[in-house]
Amino acid sequence: MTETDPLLLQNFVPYLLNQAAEATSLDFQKYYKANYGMLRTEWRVLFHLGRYGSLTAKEICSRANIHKTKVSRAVVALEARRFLTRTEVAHDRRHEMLSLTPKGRAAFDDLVQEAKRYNTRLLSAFTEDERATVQRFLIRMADKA
Amino acid sequence: MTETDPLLLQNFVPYLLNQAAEATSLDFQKYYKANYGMLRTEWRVLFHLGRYGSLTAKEICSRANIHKTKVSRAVVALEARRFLTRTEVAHDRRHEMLSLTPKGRAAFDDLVQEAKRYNTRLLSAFTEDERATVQRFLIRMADKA
DNA sequence: TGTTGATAGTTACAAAAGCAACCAATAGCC
DNA sequence: GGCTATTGGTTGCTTTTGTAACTATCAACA
Repeated sequence: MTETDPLLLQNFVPYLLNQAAEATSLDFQKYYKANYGMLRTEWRVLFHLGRYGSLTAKEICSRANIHKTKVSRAVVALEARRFLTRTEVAHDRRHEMLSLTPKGRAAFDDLVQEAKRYNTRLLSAFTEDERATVQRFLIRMADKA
Repeated sequence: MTETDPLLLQNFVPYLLNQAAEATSLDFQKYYKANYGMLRTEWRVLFHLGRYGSLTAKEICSRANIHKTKVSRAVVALEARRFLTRTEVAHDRRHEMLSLTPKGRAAFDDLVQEAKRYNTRLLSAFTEDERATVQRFLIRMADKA
């Protein structure tokens, strides 16, 4: 991945990232779409609640880097299908605590298992060192592009 | 990036790829959007024509992994703004050869310069070895997720 | 030829994302 | 207290994407 001419798509980082992201996301999406009828944002919201406990919508926004309208709609959808519940916060009625229902928890547990399997498969051809390099790279790209 | 529990988002490849792809794409998009009013698909189509010469829409689809409806719409938009022209192919009137106009070529040249600068910046903190690892990784993810 | 099947590309409609305006509740400050 | 600004979240509208059906052209083989 040198910077010498001419620019090939194979060397252009945003392009490579997009191709890779799209391919893997679509692949994994098949699973949660088929089994839980979830959209990508919904799976992400579910994941955050499952992994980090009860959160407000705002906290999910900042942690997951998702716009509040997308989170709002995902929450509506997840609530409608009984994956999560909202509870008002006494001292500030603008907030709502979001938490998984048992059904949501079960879905989360299952999806995490599948995610791990999938992840392992994706990484199987790389050494621990290479994985570390890749992870560092991706985190840096995401951070400040 | 080990596979041991619990699954953290920092370890989940599709998530990392998405964050990185979105951040870098949006960043670069600012440039071609501001300067040429182009959408991402339009920039990609323009790039292919600039880099590989005249192509049919079909060829762009398969090379770039973009659905034909997206390409079709991008071509309409690029043609309307005089970045490319279509010419019928004599022996098979189903095809149309797409080629850049001088204006399209100029935009391509400029965008490639910018893309190179941007790419170089993205890669600046990594050694040649690390870049090779990352590239291999991304190509594999894109290929067979 | 003529019927059937594939291929290049477009169009029409539905799903999803992006953006801005909008409520309602709270905080800060006079 | 009362005015203004801020914050959490929702709604409505526009843009973009995804999907499927459609047109037109060509190929193949009876």
